[in-house]
Amino acid sequence: MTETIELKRVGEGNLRAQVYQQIRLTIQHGELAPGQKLVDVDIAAQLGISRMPVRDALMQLVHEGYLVGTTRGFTLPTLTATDVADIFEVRRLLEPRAAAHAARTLDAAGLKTLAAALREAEAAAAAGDADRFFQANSAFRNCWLGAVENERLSQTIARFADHVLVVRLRTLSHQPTQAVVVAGMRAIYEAFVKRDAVAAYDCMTHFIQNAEERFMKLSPPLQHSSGEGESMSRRGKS
Amino acid sequence: MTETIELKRVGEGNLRAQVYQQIRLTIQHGELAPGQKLVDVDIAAQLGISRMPVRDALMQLVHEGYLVGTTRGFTLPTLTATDVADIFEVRRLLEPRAAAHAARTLDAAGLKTLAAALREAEAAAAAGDADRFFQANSAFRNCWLGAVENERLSQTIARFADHVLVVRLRTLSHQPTQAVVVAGMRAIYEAFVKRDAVAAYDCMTHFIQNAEERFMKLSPPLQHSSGEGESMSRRGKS
DNA sequence: TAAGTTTATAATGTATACTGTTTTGGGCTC
DNA sequence: GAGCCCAAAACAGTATACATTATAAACTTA
Repeated sequence: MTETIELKRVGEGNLRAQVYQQIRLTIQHGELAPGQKLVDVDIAAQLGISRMPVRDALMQLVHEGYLVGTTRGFTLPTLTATDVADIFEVRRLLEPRAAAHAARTLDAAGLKTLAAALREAEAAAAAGDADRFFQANSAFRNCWLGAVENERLSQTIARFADHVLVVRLRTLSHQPTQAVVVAGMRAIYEAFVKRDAVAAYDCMTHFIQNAEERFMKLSPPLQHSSGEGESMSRRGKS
Repeated sequence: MTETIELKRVGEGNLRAQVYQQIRLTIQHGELAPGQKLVDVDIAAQLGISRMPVRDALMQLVHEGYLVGTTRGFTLPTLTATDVADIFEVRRLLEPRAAAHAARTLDAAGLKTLAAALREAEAAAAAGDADRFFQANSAFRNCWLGAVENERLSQTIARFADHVLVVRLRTLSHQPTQAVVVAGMRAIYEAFVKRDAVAAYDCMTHFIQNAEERFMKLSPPLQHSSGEGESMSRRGKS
């Protein structure tokens, strides 16, 4: 029951920042099981520090939507179909524009990184390695997002993309979906190479639409949460 | 120098939530001077509680972009022209769509509230009362945003709108600007009354564009922060 | 007098202890 | 055996004490 996730400190800034970074990376890598609970005192003991920095980090992750806090530890939020639809609506509005920006600002090094991530994704798809495909996908996105100069835009996108990441691990295991995703990535990449902002905008629009459709098709277990859903409810708040 | 802002506890949830709510409202009402610093221990003493809930609330506000934390207290962020432009780019992408949704979902009570806020804004503009105009403007926005069912969308908008609120207080003091804003509000309101989603979308697009133009025109003191701006930098982070 | 360096201080960062509340599990009763 | 009630544990919330750090002030020196 006590599946201890491995956390080690990374030397950057104060303890809270280090712990925050570590836990977020753990979540982003899909290394945190959906039902698993994080308890501040346990993590603190594991890292050899006090509760407070851990607690601060966990609360920050809750505020950013990465976790939900219950009276018995912190866990991943369980997204309803409505939640996923809401997230994708925001992504549909933001990501095409951001991609258009990236088409202008990506430098040679960035394009090279993107090419590598694309090849990695294709190789993973061919090998049927869902986890590798998942990582390549994240690397691809993080790279072009890093080239977007409007940091508020890129950070908002990154956050919402991360929120569906947990569910996406399931979707990306599906073979036909992988093919569609790879095709989308390649189209976006080529638009970037040509520095064609309009094409990047359109390709990204398509990409997001496809991703959402795949989600909705492959996720029947999620109920639709009509009205007062309890999926994202914080502790005692409205 | 020690301008003690008045804070009183409001009975809702735990101490952190109460303090958070209070400070955020203080900021949203423009009652916090730009240079003024908030110190957790001072606020704690004023409220008769310990530092920790106050500290948690302040840190949450930092994470949400309402404040910046230095080693000598928390203050309002000083936005550069680039910051404002970035915020408005996100708002341009999100708000028209949100307004279109509101046109569908606003009920009679909501429309009544909007009408009241609109009248209040017109009266304040006629009286030349900048502060009253500012409040009416916020009430108007909060009302229609509350009707948007996609809470992630509405909350993201609310947060970014709040970030420019501090600067907006200056802009809204300008008489010609008030006239333009009132006209925009009226157009949006009428689109809402007609339940015309397309019109609401277009009016909101216009409204945001106007707001941004006014900002850029009336804010020469803000430098453009080319490259490594220090305006939004957190403490020791990248 | 101005610039550089040291010291003092004011604030956050971290640790530990205590309190309150919810959940879970066990035992009692019907 | 099933349901209710009570008790104990497990956790977050809060309080207080101590450590650390960056800024500002003071002091020295060219």
